[in-house]
Amino acid sequence: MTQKMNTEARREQIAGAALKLLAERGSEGFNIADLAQSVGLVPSAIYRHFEGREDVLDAALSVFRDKVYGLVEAARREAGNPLIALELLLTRHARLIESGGAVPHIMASMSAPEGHAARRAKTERIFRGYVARVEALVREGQERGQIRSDIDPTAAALLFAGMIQPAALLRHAEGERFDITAHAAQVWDLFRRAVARD
Amino acid sequence: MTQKMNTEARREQIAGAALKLLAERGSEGFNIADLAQSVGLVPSAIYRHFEGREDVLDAALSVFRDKVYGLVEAARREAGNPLIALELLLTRHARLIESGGAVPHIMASMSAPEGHAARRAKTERIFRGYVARVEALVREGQERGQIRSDIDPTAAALLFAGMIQPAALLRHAEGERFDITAHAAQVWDLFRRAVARD
DNA sequence: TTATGATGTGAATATGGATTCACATGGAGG
DNA sequence: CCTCCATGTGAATCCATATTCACATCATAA
Repeated sequence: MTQKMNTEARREQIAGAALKLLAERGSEGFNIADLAQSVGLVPSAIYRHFEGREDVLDAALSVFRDKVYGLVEAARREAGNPLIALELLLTRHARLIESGGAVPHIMASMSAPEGHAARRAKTERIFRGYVARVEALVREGQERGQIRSDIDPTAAALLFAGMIQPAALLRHAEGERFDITAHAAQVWDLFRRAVARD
Repeated sequence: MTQKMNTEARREQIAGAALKLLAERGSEGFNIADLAQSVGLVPSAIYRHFEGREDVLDAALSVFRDKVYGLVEAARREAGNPLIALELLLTRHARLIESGGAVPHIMASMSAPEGHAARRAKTERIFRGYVARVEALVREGQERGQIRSDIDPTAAALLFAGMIQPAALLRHAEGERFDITAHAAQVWDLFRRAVARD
């Protein structure tokens, strides 16, 4: 029998594994059997730790949220100023996608109008939170005079949020041939030119 | 009994209805029963015109492709120059989203790594085709001197493609409160500043 | 007008996946 | 060292959908 673990540790392990599967296959392709297998359990065992499928997805979303918000905060902390923070953030998103983290896929897949209303609502909340954080960076950039002040921070934040999304799609389609990191650098130039003061 | 139709007309009708459902609910929520109902048929009747679910989705994708490509071509045709064409295209995307056309959702939902490989491949092909068309507009803009020539057309096209996507998400989350058209105008300003020659 | 094949129907059937349940077992506290 | 409960297991069961099938009916063309 698989080693027993206390439920808290198991929950985390399972939620993490679920997020990984979600990134690989989207919510449609996500199923309990594969999830169980990926943590070395039998399907029914999942129900010792979660109410059901939706509960698992909810937990995975929480992990996702912490990861993404953490990315923003780390970028802000490590960069000397908001503009650099944004650039750093973009780079890291790119790297994440490259390594299979598939952030955009998760957002898209989970927020699609299909699933449980609660799940969708949570995804949207997460997205709004993300945008709000980027927006805060933009505002700070404006206060410091790095970013033009006639720009609507929300618009800029949404533009930023959209920068890697299509690239992730292409990356998926073209595989290794498409260099996301290089692409990120190029769109960053564009973004910078759009928002930077002079 | 529901009025009989020859299969070609029925196929088109069904494919169109399928696309609409897809836009509303994503591929996960899409099912034959609802599709049949939406065209006033009984589920089994669908199989008179399609091999099965995947075949329906494939047909819906074709409709989608024609619609989207048509949008690009119409914009190019109606606008005097490539830059205006891009602006027009953006505006129309916004309007489409506003009226429930949910382009980004369809792309995301259909291309998610979940489904049938063939379906995914087709979605990606469609996306690449779209990007290629936008890219062509960018190149033309460069030739005419409207767009800076040191810009990578692919990067610009992908940036463009990503401009409305996040907005669609927000729109979904915040409902009517979020004005996509206004947002489109603002990101357009940003995009223009990023790519336009001086 | 009628015969015929294409379309539509409702009732099975098939299938995949989630969920439940009775039972097994290991590990932490006594 | 024992006990007992949380955790793990495998075999049902349930359920939602896709799909099939035998039968009904309409459209049309000779």
